[in-house]
Formats: sequence, structure tokens, C-alpha cells
Amino acid sequence: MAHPMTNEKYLPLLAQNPVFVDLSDQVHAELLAAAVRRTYASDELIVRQGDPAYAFHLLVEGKAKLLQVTANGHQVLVRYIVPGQQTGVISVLSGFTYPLSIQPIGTCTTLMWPGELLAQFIERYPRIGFNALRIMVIRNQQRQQRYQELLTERVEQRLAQSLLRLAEQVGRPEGDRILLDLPLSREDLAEYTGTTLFTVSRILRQWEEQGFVQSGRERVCLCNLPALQSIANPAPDLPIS
Amino acid sequence: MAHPMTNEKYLPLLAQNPVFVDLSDQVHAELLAAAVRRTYASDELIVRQGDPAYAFHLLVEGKAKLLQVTANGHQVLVRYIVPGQQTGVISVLSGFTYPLSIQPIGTCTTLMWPGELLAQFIERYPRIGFNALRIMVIRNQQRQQRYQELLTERVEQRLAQSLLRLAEQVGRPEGDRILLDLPLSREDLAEYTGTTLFTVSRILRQWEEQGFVQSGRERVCLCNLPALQSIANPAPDLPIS
DNA sequence: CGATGAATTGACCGATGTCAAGTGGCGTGG
DNA sequence: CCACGCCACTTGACATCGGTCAATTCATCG
Repeated sequence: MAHPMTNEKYLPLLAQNPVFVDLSDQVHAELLAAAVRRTYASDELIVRQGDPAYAFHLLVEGKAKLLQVTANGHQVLVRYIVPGQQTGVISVLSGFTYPLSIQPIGTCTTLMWPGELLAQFIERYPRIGFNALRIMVIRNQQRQQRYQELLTERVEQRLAQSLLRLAEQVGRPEGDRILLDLPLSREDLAEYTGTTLFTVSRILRQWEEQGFVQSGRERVCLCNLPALQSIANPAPDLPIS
Repeated sequence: MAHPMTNEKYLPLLAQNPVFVDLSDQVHAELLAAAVRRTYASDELIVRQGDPAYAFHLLVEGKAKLLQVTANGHQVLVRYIVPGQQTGVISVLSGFTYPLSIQPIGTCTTLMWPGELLAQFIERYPRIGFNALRIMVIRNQQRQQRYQELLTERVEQRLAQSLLRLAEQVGRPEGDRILLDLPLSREDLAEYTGTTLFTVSRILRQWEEQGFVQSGRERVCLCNLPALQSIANPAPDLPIS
């Protein structure tokens, strides 16, 4: 299955990835040729928090979790990645360590470039550097947004936002509902939203009674998108007119 | 006072700024020559949240606040900048708007480069691009850290961290104490720490009784750094031994 | 059919936000 | 130079969201 020449089939994923957009086919081919493919079992980390940031990864098969453990032992689920998404831009810089661990969900496969090599590509094709910068800027804005949400919004609202974000990434339409297509425990959702599994459980239960979601063991299915959207982005308070 | 040739005196600030480090003197001079100096009164914004991200600024005189207003009307004090620090890396990319406003504290002066111009410098000197990327990576990690702090730490702890961070940036030694050298109201501290002015007031009062700080109207002075540090980074819980 | 781990549910409570009232210091204008 | 008013700050009373913990229940898999 993992024939050395079959990387070809990942060319479209590579070409559409935000780090590599707006480059010629020729450069895309060159990048693909330089990539190392590797498959990970669900019990081996793709990268380990604290290790020197060695490589950039483009996920091409499977899904993975980005997890960060804080000094005081709390675990944060930073985000999920799905095929076509990348991680490890940091590796093009020297002297950094990975700020988080990447854990496969099931088996998964990545294309990998050592950061040093990617840095050489950037010198030859500045576009890649700008693309990387753009990604970091966007990620920065997203992080700042999350910070503000944590600061100013209730758990309910943030949980709705989490579910909708996940729907964008891993939602699979099932009739008029949307199944979140990955094993998703209450605890995962809690770490992703910034709360506890108990609170997630209570809120999901309540939404289930209202018909907004259906949920089971490590499974969530969205039934009423508009309702969830209005919880996630409530109408602002009445103006003072 | 603002003689056109006097930009020379800002050369050291420019050369030490993280965006421009590791470049030759010649490039530094070239950059300085391309810069536009401008002075702002305390009632005009240096940049306005939501405007197209036009320019990169290097602050050379005075101090400024980076403020962000959320959709639901809350205000967040993202950080302060002091001479030598920069803002607006985002402007080298096209299509972005400023995610926050920059407000002078008193009069201040910046060197300004249109983002498009800086982008041309990056194409000629890739080092600048890597430097910019490094800055964004570091900022990203700081943001993620703040998120985690908000999630897992008490207000007391976060407030101590805020004060210590400010001491690094604007601390002026006064005998054995450190004065935070800018007008700093309880509300500023609250917006910076992620709490309310009431809670800040109570905590500062309590610290004042213990002799850790002295504070007055828009003024805070740190008297016992070790005490504050141990509040900011408490010893971890006893191991289960 | 039993074991394992996920999920539910209830009781409790504590940190911190909200609001209202009052105090005090600084600057301005008379 | 004094008085007034503004604004930062203080302080108290109170409410509440959501975290903690313990006890169950449930579902899935071997």
C-alpha cells in the first residue's frame, strides 16, 4: 500500500495547503519529491511536546489531536487536524521546541519535511515564507479570539462554538443532521472548550432534550444548526434606543 | 526638534529590534532611510482596529497601549509597547485589517514603513522574513500561554504575573522598589489581566497591607519582588511521594 | 456475562463578577 | 487661593456560574 511512488496522489492536498498555495506545479512537484512519508500508529506521537522542533508535517491520512500540557498539569486540546492541514511551521526556525504534542486518532499518515530543508525552500521561493507568515497571523488572531471568548462568554456559548467549529472540520452530513466524525468524549470537548466534562455533560443533555443534538458514547451529532448558531452568536443586547 | 536628518539617532533601536536583527549595517541604514517618522498626540490613534493593515511601526519615543474591542463590547488591553518595540507585522500581508487599536500614552513617535515596502525588503533580505516569522511564533506561544493561565489560574496569580511582566517592560528602580512607569489605573490592570477593576482593587489593597506593593491613583510600585514572584509561580502541589 | 471506562446526576461551595454607595485626591476655574 | 466637581478608587452586600467530588448507571467489547 505504501509504495514509494504513490506520494503522487497527495499532490492535490499539498498544492492546496495554505503553506504551499500560489506556487507553480513545478515547485509543488519539487516539494513532494523532497517529502518523507510516514505512517503513525494510534499509540505513537507524531511530535512530542518539549522536543526540538525538527520537522514540518502535512497530514494526508487520518486525523490527529494537538494537545498541550501546562506547567500545573492541566491538559488543553488546542485543535484537531484533518487531511490537508499542516503543523510545525515553527520548525523552519532554529532553537525552538514543540509547544505541544500531536497524537494520532487511529492510524494516520503525514508528509514530513525537516524544518531546515523547508527553510531552504523559503529562501528560494519567498512566497512560501509569506504563506507561513500569513498562517501564523491568522492563527494568532484565532488564539486572541479564543482568549476573549474565554474571558467574556459563558460555557454554553463556547461549547456551541466548539461544536460548530468541529462541524466545519469533521462534520459529515447524515440526512439533515451533521455527524462529528471522530471519537469525541465529553472530556475531549471539555478540554477543547475550556471547561469540565461534567459541565459538558449537563449542557449536552439539556440540548438533547431540546432536540439540538444527539449524543452518545464518544459521539456527537448536530440536529439543529440554526439553534446552535444562535447560542454561539446570540443577538447583541437591545441597544439603548 | 523633528529635523529630517535626526532619524539617525534611532538607528540603534532599529538595529536591535527583533524584526531587523542579524542584518548588516548597510541594510539597517537603507531601512532607516526608507522610514517615515511621525509623532502622535495622546488623543490620536496610531492605528485603528478594523482599518486596512497599512503599515508597520517601530515605536521610538513614548509608550502606547494595544487595545482590542470585542464583538460584545468588552475591551481587552492586549499589551503595552515601549521604545524599540514594533507592531504591525501583519501589514506585510495583503488583505488584512488591524485586529486592534494602538493608543499613545502621552505623545509618542514612531518610524513607519508601508507594509508593501517592507514586503519588498523581505524579498531582498529573507532574514527579515524569518525574523518576522519568529516574532509571530513567539507571540503565538505567549497568547496560548495566556489562554491557559486564564483557564487554570486564579485572578491573584494572574495579576501578579501582569505586574511582573509590566515591571520587565516599564519598571524603573526607585531605591529597592520598582515603579511601574506609566499611568496605570485599576481598570487598565483589570483589562490587562482579565478581571474587573473591583477585584484588582481588593487584591492590591491586600498586597499593600502585606507590604508587597504600594499603589495610588494610576500608579503602582512593587516593593517585594520575591513575594510577588512566588504568587505568580507558586510551588507545585506536593508530589504524591 | 462481566469488566472497563464513559457518562450522568446530585450536593455542595467558593471565587469572582455585579451593583450601589461612599471616599478622597487632583485639577480647574472663579 | 479656595471651592467645586470629576474621576479614580474603595468597600460592602449579594448573586451565580460553574468547578469539585462522590455515587451511580450505562454501554460496549471481549
